[in-house]
Amino acid sequence: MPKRADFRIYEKPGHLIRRLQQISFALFMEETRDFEITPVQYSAILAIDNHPGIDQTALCNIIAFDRSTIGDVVTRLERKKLIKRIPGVDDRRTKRLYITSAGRQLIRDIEPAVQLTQKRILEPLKINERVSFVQILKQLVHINNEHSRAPLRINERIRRRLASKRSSHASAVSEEIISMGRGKRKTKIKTNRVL
Amino acid sequence: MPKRADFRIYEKPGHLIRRLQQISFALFMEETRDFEITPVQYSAILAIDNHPGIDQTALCNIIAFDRSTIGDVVTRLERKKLIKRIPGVDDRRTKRLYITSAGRQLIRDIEPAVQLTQKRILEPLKINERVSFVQILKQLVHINNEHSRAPLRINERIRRRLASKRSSHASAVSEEIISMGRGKRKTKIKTNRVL
DNA sequence: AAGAGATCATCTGTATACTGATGAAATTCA
DNA sequence: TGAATTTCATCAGTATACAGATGATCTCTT
Repeated sequence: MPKRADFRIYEKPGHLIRRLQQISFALFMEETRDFEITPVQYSAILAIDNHPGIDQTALCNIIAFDRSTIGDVVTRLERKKLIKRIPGVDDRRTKRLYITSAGRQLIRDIEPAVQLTQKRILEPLKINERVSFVQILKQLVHINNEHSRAPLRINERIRRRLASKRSSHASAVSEEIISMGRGKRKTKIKTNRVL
Repeated sequence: MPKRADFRIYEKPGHLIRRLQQISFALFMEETRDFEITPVQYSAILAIDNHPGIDQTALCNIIAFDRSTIGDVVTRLERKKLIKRIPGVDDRRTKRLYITSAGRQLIRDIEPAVQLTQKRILEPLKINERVSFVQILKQLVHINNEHSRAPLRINERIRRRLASKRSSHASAVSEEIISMGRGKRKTKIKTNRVL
């Protein structure tokens, strides 16, 4: 059996967080098996539904993805006909993302399974523990935000060219479109270090 | 800026856990930069140090790794001369893992950085919150254990052949050697489902 | 002892991530 | 306006993960 020394690992937040992520992923995949979609793909399509015409980088900023990974993710969603990718007209570097009706259908159909997944993750806890655990998670993620390569960025820098120029997709593009830079990040990662 | 609908994602434990894992990984990599090692590699080498002569599957069971990934991990550790991999004599299917003196040195040297990493992860929390957060993590991971593909297995089934047969590495092989099957798992994953 | 079944390491294929780099295009600034 | 800088999507390389399969080997049952 494992030595007592092993238990030192079992107490480390880093190790526990890695395992919880594995469990959370497995539960999601199990509950949503019929839909053949991953947690990351699900987050992405939800955000695309909320922000029609969003570009890939802005999408990354909203759901805290890595820019060099998102390309593959949206390619898979596109292959499954859940989204469309259309080259930007006003900014020809971008690809704008739109949900399809199949995508909307999936979001509707998968909802109960997603709810159940979230419930199952927290199931071992007492009711009041569930609430405070999620609160603490939010706090940790919020304050440590800048520490990952793919921090959440909601610095609402609404694209100005949309306010002035006319987009050929204007009718389809809601006012929700956002585009945010990667922020200043002059100081690299060391920023929030206080201890 | 993100729509209100986005906040629904930001509240979901699954999403928060994924982000916390990214943050935790980034902090580890930052603090231990000089050692060129990943969290997973670190866990592995620690366990190998605690269990000289352990085989790869048993190692997976101790640190909750996936069996089809561990091969690459130990290959990397071996390439860095931190461990040795020796074909099992009593069981010729296995590869037994031993730490090297360079590996032991690394474990000693890296310790302060690892401690600091764990501290930094929890830094945003108040002292009492840190304790209860880790407690809750342990509880979640423990009870949901079977739900991931790589559950922790500490079913101490000490290899019997070691008790009877003589291993040519007997002197190097401590009594700590463990080997555990993947358990019954007749019922697949659905087991602990209660809700 | 022999056949059935289990286990070990590994493999193929897929999916996330992170590092660091690049070309094309847009923005900023002198 | 034109040059410097930034940003977008992407790429190459590396590292975890998971699903499902395989060959070699071991154990169990009879």
